[in-house]
Amino acid sequence: MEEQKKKILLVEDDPNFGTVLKDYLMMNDYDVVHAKNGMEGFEKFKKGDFDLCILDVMMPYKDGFTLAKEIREKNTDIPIVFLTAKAMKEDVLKGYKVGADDYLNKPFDSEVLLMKIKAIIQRKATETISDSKQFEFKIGGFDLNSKLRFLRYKGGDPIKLSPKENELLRLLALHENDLMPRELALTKIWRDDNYFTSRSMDVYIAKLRKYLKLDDKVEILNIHGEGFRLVVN
Amino acid sequence: MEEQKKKILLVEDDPNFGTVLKDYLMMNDYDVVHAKNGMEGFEKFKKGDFDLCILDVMMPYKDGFTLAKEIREKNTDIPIVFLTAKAMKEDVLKGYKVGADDYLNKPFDSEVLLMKIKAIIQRKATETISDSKQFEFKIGGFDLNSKLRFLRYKGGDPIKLSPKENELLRLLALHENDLMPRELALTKIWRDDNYFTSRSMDVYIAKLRKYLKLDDKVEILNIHGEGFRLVVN
DNA sequence: ATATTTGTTAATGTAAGGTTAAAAGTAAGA
DNA sequence: TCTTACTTTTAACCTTACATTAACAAATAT
Repeated sequence: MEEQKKKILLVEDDPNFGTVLKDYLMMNDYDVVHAKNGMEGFEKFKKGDFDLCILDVMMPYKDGFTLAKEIREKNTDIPIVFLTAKAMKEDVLKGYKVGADDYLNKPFDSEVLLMKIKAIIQRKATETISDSKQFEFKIGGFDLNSKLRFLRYKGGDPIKLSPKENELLRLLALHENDLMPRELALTKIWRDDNYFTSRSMDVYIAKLRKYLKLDDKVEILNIHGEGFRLVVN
Repeated sequence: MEEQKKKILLVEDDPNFGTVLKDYLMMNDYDVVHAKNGMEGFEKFKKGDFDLCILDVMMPYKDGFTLAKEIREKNTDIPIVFLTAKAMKEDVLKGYKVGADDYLNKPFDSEVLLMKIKAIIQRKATETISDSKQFEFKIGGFDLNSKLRFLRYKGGDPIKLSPKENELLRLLALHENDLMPRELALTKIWRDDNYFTSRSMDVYIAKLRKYLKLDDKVEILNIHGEGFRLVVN
């Protein structure tokens, strides 16, 4: 399974410093989106699904604190780190008041920043484990537990599913009896829609069909050119 | 309902500074225990049930880092803040490696310290509700006492567990029959998620499996790419 | 009919996990 | 201080799991 890079939103108006910092973070295996001001920062924040925000305090139009407040309204949990040139006590206090997780005075050491980022993201990672998406499905005589990745027929021995099998069956189950568009699975699971990923998906459909043979009331139908349909009679 | 004061362990060898800081914190509604050196700090830590530790780095006999490591062996969750006179980068990095939550260079502003304490304790308050106080488990025919670090099968001779064995088994037990994500163990126990810590974890899984062989109803299953599952049949 | 899409099986390459042993690091006793 | 016992990390090697690609057959659309 592919390692998922952590996503960082960096809002910094100084183009030189911002670019350098972005490159440095990307070199260290983070996925970085760089916004040049508070306004743009908020727009990008709404679109992306970030693990951490790094905000410059002093920016034209919308300063870091204001932006932080807006971000907090949308998301109470996401860690925020402020960058600031001046080491003003009032600023530090203000930062903590809007829920900062940390604070760095420029110029700061890049290794220290890296450590802080790591510490903060790890902290959050341990909290946010039990996010309750939908993990359990009944499909005819089958039970699908997509957190533990197994499929069981009528209380028999569980069939272990590979990550792709699991995700694909889960998507089909979410659309039970309805069309599950090819494109949806490809973009959600394979993150790319091309000839090869499409062939790959067909291979997985074949595998799922083999498993589902146990119950002849359950089948995966193809809708030519559209996608697949998990039907339960 | 009566509001419970948060308990802080302050380890600081400078008697003047230590006393002033202690008084300041107590004035701000914290319950503070002041230890004058690392040794005393560890003794007091074992006795009290603290919400936060503030450790001076430079102390005679036992420095703050060593003390932090000892504290971490007893408790992986408790927040630690370091105080230091010198703003050495190496020290900061070392601090984060032993799992510091924050870092303050003397002289620091007392209001800033207060804010940080507040932020850190609040952070922990949200995560540490259910699992941190659980130290005794029944796992099939086994009893795990993870405070005393031993595992006993059907009242037989206790098997002594090393700190890592113990923490890992405890995490698995907390998630009994459910997924215990690799990432969780690595970040909580090893404080880093990389190739080597991951391999190290596998070694410990092997050790635990050897212990658990005594009861063939208990086993640790792998979920490829996700983590492990302690199952009791 | 013939191009396109889908079905299925097999082959291949890579990543993850299992196991054991050696090396390195620590703690405590002699 | 040296020794010994013990914990943890690093390394090596092996096995298993998975995803992709290829190849070819079958179905479907134009």
